[in-house]
Amino acid sequence: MPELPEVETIVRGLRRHLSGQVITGVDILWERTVAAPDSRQFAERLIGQTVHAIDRRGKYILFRLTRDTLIAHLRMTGKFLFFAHGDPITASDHARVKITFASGDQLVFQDVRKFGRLYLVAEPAHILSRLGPEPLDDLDLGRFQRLLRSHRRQIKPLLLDQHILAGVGNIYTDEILWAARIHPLRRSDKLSDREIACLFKAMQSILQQAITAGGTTIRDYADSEQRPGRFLSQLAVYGRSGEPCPRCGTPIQRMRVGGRGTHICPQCQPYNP
DNA sequence: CACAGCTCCTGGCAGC
DNA sequence: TGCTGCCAGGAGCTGT
Repeated sequence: MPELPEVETIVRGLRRHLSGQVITGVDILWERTVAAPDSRQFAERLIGQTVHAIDRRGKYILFRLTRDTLIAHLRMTGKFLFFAHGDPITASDHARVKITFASGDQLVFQDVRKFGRLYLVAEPAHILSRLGPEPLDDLDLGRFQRLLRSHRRQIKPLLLDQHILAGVGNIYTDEILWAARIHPLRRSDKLSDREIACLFKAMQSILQQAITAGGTTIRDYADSEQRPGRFLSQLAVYGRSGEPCPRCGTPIQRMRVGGRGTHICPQCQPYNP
């Protein structure tokens, strides 16, 4: 499940390969992957446009083209696979959209579970304006504190809410809360100044470390060159229920918070509302 | 406003 | 071995 560090890693790879390339062909293999406009217009409008830049906003990938912006959300299993001209095309039968460039290079959007979406828009703000701030770029401690205290919600679902904060998903939320020793059900407006400072520091350092490691590969995440992330071994709690807490040795517990699988150390993250 | 539950999807796995 | 059926989850949506 690509989150901010994985998407950032993917964007950096795509940037190296696609900057300056001209789109000459678009092949849509699964219609619903294209969210907007309709698939015929999507393909027609893309052809002839040049990739000028590639950016990230939250978990969205933004391809800045000549006239439009191609926006991609990978959701659970979406991947961009890059094939240089002449490379054997190893994409599986889960390819949903193929984009061909004048160079002969090819970009394949592959997505087993078909949740991923592509949008071609003239004005990206329609999609992006609903996103909260970037945790690594737009926030300081003061703003983060105001953000948490302006809602009365369980801290984990709040951190996962992309309208509040853009880019943090289920894996890193569990890691961040463990690092800050905060129980996922704690109310956001009842955290102390010290706890919020700790949470802020944990969030920035974990996201940054994960980017440095090229993200986390749980099942099948890989970057555009099909390399897995190296952060898995640094996960303290996610996917480790029953294993000892790296800090105190207490077995990691799995629970459900806001409908999501959640991993905590019951010793380090006590729940006292 | 907060939040539970539903939807979309498929591969992987537990259970028999 | 081979089947069934449940589960994972990001985000938008509805209902309470």
